[in-house]
Amino acid sequence: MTIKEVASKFSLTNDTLRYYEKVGLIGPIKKNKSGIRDYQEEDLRRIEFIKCMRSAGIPIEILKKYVDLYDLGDSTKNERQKLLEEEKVKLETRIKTMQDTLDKLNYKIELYKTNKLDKYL
Amino acid sequence: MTIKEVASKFSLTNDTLRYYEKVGLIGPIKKNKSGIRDYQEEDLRRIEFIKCMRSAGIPIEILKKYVDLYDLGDSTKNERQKLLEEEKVKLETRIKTMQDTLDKLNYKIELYKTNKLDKYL
DNA sequence: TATTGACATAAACTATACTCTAAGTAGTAT
DNA sequence: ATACTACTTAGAGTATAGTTTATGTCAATA
Repeated sequence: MTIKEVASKFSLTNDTLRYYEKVGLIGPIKKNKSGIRDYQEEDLRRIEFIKCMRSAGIPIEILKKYVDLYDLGDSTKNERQKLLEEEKVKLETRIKTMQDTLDKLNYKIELYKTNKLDKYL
Repeated sequence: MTIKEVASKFSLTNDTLRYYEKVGLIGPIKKNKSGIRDYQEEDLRRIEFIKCMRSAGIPIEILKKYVDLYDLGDSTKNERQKLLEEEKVKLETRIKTMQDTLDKLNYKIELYKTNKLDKYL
């Protein structure tokens, strides 16, 4: 699978895919004799995971740590699990924060709708 | 109220407060004869709002647009309401994305817990 | 053969949101 | 009077995550 096809499949850009490879999140991707990338099934699974995690704002640095542990093999399973559990907690916290903001936003919108605004921003 | 007190009250830094003022999100803050900032009630309300929205990731540029509209007076009420409603939708979308990621994270953690991982990242 | 288009690389650039530094002043403590 | 601390400013620097640019190669088409 070419970089273009992969980029299209995951709604990423070619640049982002090469960037992810450069920082070691994926790959190194297999290349043909002309030096053109040929993404394998395994690569696609990684990219899907990375994309999902990134879309929730999990930093590249953390994901890098995770894939590095993965590549070290079975002995790192506990450490990987711990990492995921930590990110889970952080993510829950962020979701709660955003939900609170959403609630305030809804309240404010209600005030606008009912014309009850006075001297508040 | 001094910048230090305000920063402490909202868990921001002095630098961030001055930065928000520089980009026009708040202020201009009243200053005493020595040029020291003295935050007023109205300023605090704005800062609380800004802090809340920022904590949910709403960009400064959008917030700036909102406070600018606010400062233009009542004639901008509809526009402000529309802006808030748009941000509400974006925020809901982001929360959903993050919730999906959280679900996947939980699923993955389950796999770790039950030792059912095989060749997946 | 000449050109075109997609790919490649390294490195510079951008966007967003701060954060820090340098240099200076005002008010207080010794 | 001197030192110390907290504040001030303008402007430079940092962090994160890409994105763009310059330059080059290769395969296929005109």
